[in-house]
Amino acid sequence: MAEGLRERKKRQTRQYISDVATGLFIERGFDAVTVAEVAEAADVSVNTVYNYFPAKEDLFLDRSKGVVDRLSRWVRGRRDGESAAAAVLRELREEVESVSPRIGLMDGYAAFMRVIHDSPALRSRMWAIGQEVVVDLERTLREETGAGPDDPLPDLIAGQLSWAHGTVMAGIGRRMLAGGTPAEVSREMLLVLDEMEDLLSDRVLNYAVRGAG
Amino acid sequence: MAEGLRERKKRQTRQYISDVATGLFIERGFDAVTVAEVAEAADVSVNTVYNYFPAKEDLFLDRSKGVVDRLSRWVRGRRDGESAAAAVLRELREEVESVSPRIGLMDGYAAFMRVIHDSPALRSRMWAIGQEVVVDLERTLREETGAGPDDPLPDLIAGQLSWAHGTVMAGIGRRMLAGGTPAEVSREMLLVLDEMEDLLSDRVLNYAVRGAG
DNA sequence: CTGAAAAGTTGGAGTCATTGCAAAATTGGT
DNA sequence: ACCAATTTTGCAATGACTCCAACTTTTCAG
Repeated sequence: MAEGLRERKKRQTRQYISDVATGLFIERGFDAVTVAEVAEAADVSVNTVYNYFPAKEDLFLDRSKGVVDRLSRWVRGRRDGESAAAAVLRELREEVESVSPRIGLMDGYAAFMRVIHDSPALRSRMWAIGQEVVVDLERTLREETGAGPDDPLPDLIAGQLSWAHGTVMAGIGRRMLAGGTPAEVSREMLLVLDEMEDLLSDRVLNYAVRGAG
Repeated sequence: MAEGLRERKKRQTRQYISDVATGLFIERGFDAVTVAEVAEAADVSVNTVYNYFPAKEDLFLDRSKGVVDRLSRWVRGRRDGESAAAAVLRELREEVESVSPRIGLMDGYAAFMRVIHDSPALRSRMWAIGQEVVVDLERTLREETGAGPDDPLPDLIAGQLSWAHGTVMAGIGRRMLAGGTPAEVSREMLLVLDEMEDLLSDRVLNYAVRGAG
C-alpha cells in the first residue's frame, strides 16, 4: 500500500544507469561506448540495462520527458482570443527570452548536442521523437477544432507549427554547438523567431482561435 | 578507353542485387529478410552485397536516384519572374497532375510504401534523405540570392519548401497505402496542394524571384 | 598472345546490439 | 522465518556490419 519501496528502487536504478551512460557518452561519444561498458560501469548486467531501456539510444534520450506533448499542451493552454500558432510562438518566445534550460539554453548543452550531432542513430531518434510530436499535435488540433477526418487542414497546420518548433530547437542546438553562450543564443533566437513569425501566413496565425467557434 | 566492360558489369551486378533484394522485401518485409538471404538469392557473397551497398537500407532505398537535388533543380530552373516557392509548387502540381510515377503515382507503389511504413529503419532512412534535401536546398538558395552566412532567411525558406514537398510526398504515400488509385490520389492531392499554397505567406511565395535582384 | 598489376569476390573470424530463456537472487508481505 | 512475486543475471543465439587475407577475373603493356 505504501506505494512500493520496490518502485522507488527501480526508478533509482533506472535513473542511475541513465546517468552513468550519459556520462560515458558525453566523455567518449555514443558509438564508442558499448552497452556492455555501460552495464559494467553501472554495476549491473547487460540484461538489466535492456530491462529498463528498450534500446541503446534511450539511455541518452529518455523521451518520456514530456517533450512529445509539449506543443499539444501549449495549444490546449492557449488564451482566449489566441490562436494555436500564437500560443506556440508566445510560449517559445517566453522560453527563449527566459533563457530556459528546458530548450537547451544552458551551459553544458553543447556537449550534449555534440553527442547527438556525431551519432546518426541519435539523430534519427531525435527525428522519431519529432514525428511523435506532429502526430500528437495533429490529434489535438482535430479535437480542438472538431475538424473531420478528411479535412487536411489540421495536419497542415500541425506541420507548420512543429516546423517552427523544430526549427527553433535546431537553431539553438546549432548555435550552442558553435560555442555560443545561453544569453547570446537567446538573443539571436529572438530575432529568428521574429523572422519566423513574419514567414507564417495569416491563415496559419489565425487557425483555431479560442472562443471563435 | 572503351570505358570498361568492367564498369558495365558492376552496374549490372549492383542493379541485380538491388532488384532481388527489393523483391524479397516487398514479399516478406524488410526486417524479415536477412542480408545473407539477399546474398544467396542474388548468388553473391554477403561481402559483395556490402561492397555495393553501405547498409541494408540502401538495398531498398537507393538514394543516388536524384531525389536529393530535386528541389534545388526546380529552384534553379525557375522561370523569369517566378519565385523559388512558385517554381516548386508548379513543378509539384505538374507531377501530380500528370500522375507521374516519379512521385509514387503508379500501381504497385502501395506495396513499396508498405515496406517502408512497417520498418523503422527504412522510415528513418527516408528522413535522412529528406535532411539531405533541405541542406542541399539551403545551399542553393544562398547561392541564388547571395544571402550572407548569417542571414537566417534562406534556411527558413528552405524549411518551408521542403516541408511542402515532404507533405505532398507523405500525403501520396498515405493515400496510396490506403488503397487509392493513382488517378484518385492525384485528384485529392491537387486539392491539398491548393490548401497548402493558401497556407504559405506572401513572404515565402515571393522569395528569390528570378530577375528581381 | 602472355604475364603481371589492378580490381573485384569470397570465406572466415570478430564486434556489437538485441532477444529469449531459465536459473538464481531479492524483496514484500505474512 | 517462509512463500510468492519480481528482478537480476548468465548463457546462447541471431543478425548487421567490419576487417583481412586468399583467390579469381579483367585489363593492358610488351
